[in-house]
Amino acid sequence: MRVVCVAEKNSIAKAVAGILGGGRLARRDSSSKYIKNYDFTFEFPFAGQCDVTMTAVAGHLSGMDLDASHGWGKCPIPAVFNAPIIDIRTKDQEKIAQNIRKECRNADFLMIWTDCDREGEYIGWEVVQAAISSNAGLERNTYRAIFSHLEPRHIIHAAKNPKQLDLRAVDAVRTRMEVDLRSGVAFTRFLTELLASKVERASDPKNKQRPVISYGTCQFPTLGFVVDRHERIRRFVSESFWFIQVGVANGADETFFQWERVHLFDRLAVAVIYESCVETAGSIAKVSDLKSKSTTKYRPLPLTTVELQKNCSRFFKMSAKTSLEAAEKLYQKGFISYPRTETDIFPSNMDLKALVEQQTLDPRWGSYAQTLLAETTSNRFKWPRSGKNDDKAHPPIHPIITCGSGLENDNERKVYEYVTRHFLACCSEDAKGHLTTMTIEWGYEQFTANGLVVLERNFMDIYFWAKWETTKQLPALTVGQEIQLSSHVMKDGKTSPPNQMTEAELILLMDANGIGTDATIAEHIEKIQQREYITKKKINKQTYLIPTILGISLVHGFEEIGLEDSFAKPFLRRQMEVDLKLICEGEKRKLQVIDDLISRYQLYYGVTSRNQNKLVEVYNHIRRTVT
DNA sequence: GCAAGGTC
Repeated sequence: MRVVCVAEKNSIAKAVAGILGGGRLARRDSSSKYIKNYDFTFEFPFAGQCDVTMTAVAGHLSGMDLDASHGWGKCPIPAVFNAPIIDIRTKDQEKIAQNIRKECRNADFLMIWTDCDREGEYIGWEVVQAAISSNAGLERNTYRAIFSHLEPRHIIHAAKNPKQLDLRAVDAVRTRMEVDLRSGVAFTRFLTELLASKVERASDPKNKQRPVISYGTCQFPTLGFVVDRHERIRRFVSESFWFIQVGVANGADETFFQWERVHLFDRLAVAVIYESCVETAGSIAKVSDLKSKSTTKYRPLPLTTVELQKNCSRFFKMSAKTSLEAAEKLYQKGFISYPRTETDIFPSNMDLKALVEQQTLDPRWGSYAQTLLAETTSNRFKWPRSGKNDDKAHPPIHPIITCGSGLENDNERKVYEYVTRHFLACCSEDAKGHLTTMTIEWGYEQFTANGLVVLERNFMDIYFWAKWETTKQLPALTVGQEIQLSSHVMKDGKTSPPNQMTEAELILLMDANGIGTDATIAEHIEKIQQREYITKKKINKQTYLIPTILGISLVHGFEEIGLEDSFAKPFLRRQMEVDLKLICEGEKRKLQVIDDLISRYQLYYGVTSRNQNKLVEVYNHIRRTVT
């Protein structure tokens, strides 16, 4: 019997073949340069001892488009909402499909080994379609391996206990694809026809070439976040506040105590309170409470893609796209694990100590890794904390092998260093400290001061971006003791506007609102820059994302015609995610959801086209008022 | 010339 196994990418095919083949496998080239075929033998429960070929695809095996008669300019735009849809392949995808057809021609069974997530299920279905086009019998002889990591016993168990593809997940992905395509194409054509000839290129006003003004279910909410922040800053009105601050002599120094009420926006009220304190207590206060407790600063959670992008942006000022590209290169060279993951829990049977061992020779952190393993100090190897996310496809990002000083590319070196330090920090002890809080009463008001002593730095020795430092010591006083204040004043201040949006914040917002995925968040940010909806601006070493006139106008334009919530906010995309989950759970049907969402977009299209003058007016207005 | 999602 002959079995063909297909993974989502070559690296998984190679690893799984290595495990199932027990080291005895032959490697053949395929018609695609990305894909190898691995031959070995394995005993499957459904077919006994078999000749096996393990191969892979490289992500999706096809894409979607409208049929040729509905190209740009060939049909009225609203026809896009119900035009026939065709599956298309790029040249690379065609080569990969060709390999699948060829390998499956004389196969008795097909086993799908794509990632166990929603897109993986769909890719598995695409593989089945390609396979049955050359061997129809496989339709009834297809299995699906369920696995979530590459530990050998787990993989063998998956091979011995095959299941079936989850067709509901396939339906859910098909739904997303169709809704994204129809809404994206329709509104992109509409906005481009309406505005492209009227907008001035932010980057180059002399450039008269018509830009594309695109709409996408992820692009617009992403833009919405940036514009929203910009508007909050623009509309911000500073408010004055007043507060009371008291000080106590502490050796040659003075310790200031924070008012329990922090601050109030009523000057007279603060003045009255202040005067009453002076009247009742003069400059004498009393220690009313003294609390002392051990405290911990937690080591980081296992590393996900979103966290990697956020922190590379913070620590190295690297864009999300750049850090993901560098991580991708490091992965291809075998230095780090797969870089696109949502998982922040290490599988319990992974040999993490062996990975720490790998790092003991590195001049930068080798001695730290040795200390962890030696277990002679309090900072010994400790199994990482577990987060709450598991994508069932990939483990958290971690270093695989040490790269010494062998990385010439600056970004790759930084990302490798970050991944490794983060990993070692995950396997370390939390930092330990001691926190003392002193409360003093002056008049009828309470004031507090904190004193922190960091006792053990532990993971912070390797993860030096974490800030947690010993503060000045509190004055030596006991509860009930009366003290002479060294100062008491009423002060004022002003509330300050929020900062402009950083890329790290935008990534956080997108992730929290389900806009894009670990693999695509960076692309969406990149896309709205390329469309000139936002631009990067450097202010004092920090890079901020600022919306352009066009970006602001698009958001306000849809606001003006009452469609803000559907277009520039994350709600609609999130609603679709909810519906996709319901499809996966069998609670809703694909056709019903598509119909529902497409009807809504048709409705919005009607509103938008009836109010198109308003979109233009908003653009012209904002352009006049800003420049 | 249009989307978002995989992966290289």
